[in-house]
Amino acid sequence: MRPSRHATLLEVAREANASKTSVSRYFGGERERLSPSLQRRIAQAARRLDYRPNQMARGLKGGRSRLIGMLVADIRNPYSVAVMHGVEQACRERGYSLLVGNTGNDPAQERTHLALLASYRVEGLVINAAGSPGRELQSLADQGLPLVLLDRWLEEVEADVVGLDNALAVDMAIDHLRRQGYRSLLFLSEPPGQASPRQQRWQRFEQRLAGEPNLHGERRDLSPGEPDAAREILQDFLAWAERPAVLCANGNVTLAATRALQALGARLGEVGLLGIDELDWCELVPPGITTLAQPTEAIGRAAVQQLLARLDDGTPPQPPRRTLYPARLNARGSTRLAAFAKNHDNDCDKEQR
Amino acid sequence: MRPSRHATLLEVAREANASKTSVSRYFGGERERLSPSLQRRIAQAARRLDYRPNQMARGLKGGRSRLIGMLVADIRNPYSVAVMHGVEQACRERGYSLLVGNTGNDPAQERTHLALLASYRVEGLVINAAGSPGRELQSLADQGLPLVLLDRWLEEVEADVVGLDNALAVDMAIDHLRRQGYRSLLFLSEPPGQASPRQQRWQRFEQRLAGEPNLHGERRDLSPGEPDAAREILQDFLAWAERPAVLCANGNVTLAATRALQALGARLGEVGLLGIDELDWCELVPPGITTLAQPTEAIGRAAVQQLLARLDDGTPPQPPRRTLYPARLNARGSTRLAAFAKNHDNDCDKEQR
DNA sequence: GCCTAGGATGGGAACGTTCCCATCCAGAGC
DNA sequence: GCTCTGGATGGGAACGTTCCCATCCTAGGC
Repeated sequence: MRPSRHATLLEVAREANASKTSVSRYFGGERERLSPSLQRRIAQAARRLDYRPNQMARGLKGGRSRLIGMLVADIRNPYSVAVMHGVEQACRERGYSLLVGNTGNDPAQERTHLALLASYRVEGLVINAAGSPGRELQSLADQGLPLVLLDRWLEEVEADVVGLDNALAVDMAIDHLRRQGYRSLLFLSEPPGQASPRQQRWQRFEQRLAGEPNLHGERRDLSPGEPDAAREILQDFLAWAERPAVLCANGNVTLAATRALQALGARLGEVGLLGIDELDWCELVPPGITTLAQPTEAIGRAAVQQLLARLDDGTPPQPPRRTLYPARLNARGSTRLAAFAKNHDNDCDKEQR
Repeated sequence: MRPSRHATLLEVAREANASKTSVSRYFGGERERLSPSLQRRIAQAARRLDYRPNQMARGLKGGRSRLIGMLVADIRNPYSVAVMHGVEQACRERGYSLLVGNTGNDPAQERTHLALLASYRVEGLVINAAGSPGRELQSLADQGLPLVLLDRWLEEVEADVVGLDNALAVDMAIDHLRRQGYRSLLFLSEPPGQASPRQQRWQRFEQRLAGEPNLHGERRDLSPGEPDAAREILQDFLAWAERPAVLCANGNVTLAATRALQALGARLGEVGLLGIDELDWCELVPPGITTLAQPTEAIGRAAVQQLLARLDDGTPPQPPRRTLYPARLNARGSTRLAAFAKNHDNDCDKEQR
């Protein structure tokens, strides 16, 4: 019996000697309108038949699918997962379920998934997009579907944005590094492409350095295809830099940079290392890697809240809002230049491995 | 205009001067049955109206929701995410979407989510459960819903299981550690509770050690509530153990153990450390942490495949199947006792095969 | 020419809900 | 006694599809 037989509203009604309207009311949250005896009969009948309301049918009639869609650029990215966790929780609390699509940073799949999510009539969409499916998004937005862009934003789409205050984060990073005594800063990033946070972080970095005469700054991109790129870049950098520190634009870069610095035998702290995005292992790699943590949970929740606010809103559509959160600095050994202050002259040789 | 206006099949039909049946055929994959001119008219009309078929309505009539549900015990666990990635991919390839529920290891939420997923008439369920919602699951299974249990299995539920070959994994771990010269083994685990893999791993450990007279073995549990537990346990262990190695039952434990060993100032390798589950940072913490990696991607895909196989199957229900994958050993510095050989000059070479 | 086969097309009844409107009834107000 | 009010209940029309059956038409066989 493959076609899983489910009891229907009507069957429950018959079993309970009631009308389908009453049963519908019972399960639709209007229980109190029913007399106690009717309620009891329905409850019993429903239990006997193991009845569960069919959300598909509900969604069809009422137009409320109770579904929130989420598009994730890379589901294996801890940042995305952390935010997703917040989104999922917020959804559940509000009685929504989460339909996720992972796009693997592929614009084509982004489009496919978008269409798919739309076809389930999700009531709102949380988007962490890689490419720029701007046309598709705008079309959805025009149809009245609330959208929230996570982290990355697209100029051409009118939608709310929730994410990190990137300018502030970069400020915090630079201030911290300067205060610790570093003077040459390497901003290491993945190619900015369309991703607005990368651009913003880099822009702010450039801007800030222009105003800091006693700081040296440079930026280099890490192409995903070349595993050795990081090592070469860092080797170059360390060759000329004085009191050098590396600022990693995101978690992936932090990973690559850490690997590369280890391969080069550099000592963390002597070479500063500060990563944007907190990761499990950052406090594990001795002497601990300094990070700027994003409040991922809050970001996820905020996204859903934003969505539902628009959903409830009867008033004419508000202009798009940007909700930016500050990062939190986790200062660790990798930016403690002071530990190496005096013995800067001779190469210590108590190497490891 | 909050009630997002979507074009319907009927409107497209009118616009294209066709019948709804034809439009339905066009989008339902029976395009070739239509004359070229009709096809063209429908295509144009659909584009003009920006029409997208409503999956809810489809699901209602045909009974095919094209939805797969997944229950995740802890979405922040890298293992779960990795598997989920495989599941998501496989789903997409087969034209399904993924509805996820994160239960946060809470049995109550497990039940809630299960009901929720069922109410969307998912066509199959991939379950990575924390508690034992056995009754609920069996009831779903009885209704003909294909289930696949991931990793953890419940004796009382008749369902397919996909996961790691835990016995083999423990064998590999023990063999590796013995061959590297370790003699005292600490099996560090979270409390097994209902989770079958923890039980299995532990059982196999016990069983194997009974047959290895020259290996010492012990097991200790890490209660989640006590952050210092790991340090104390390891301190005790190191106090008496000779050529000690720690076998961590999962990623969480590996993290805790690594932290604790660092806090104790132990040198990895001299104290062996082998973790089940591969994590990003395992090769980063010097000198690299040896792990047994699970083929998470394959596990996820296998789960979906199993599901769909049952879905297509017209034949009478097959008995539950178990699909177990072998782990892959990533040998790294944390189990290279030889690097510290001088400390044990006289009896280090008693390696037996 | 007539009959028929079979491809293209369309009409209408589900599918399981919700929700607008009845309908029914008891008691209050006159 | 009669209307009126309002709470409890039920009937039936949607919602946007799919799918079973018609119906229409063209061309081939006789």
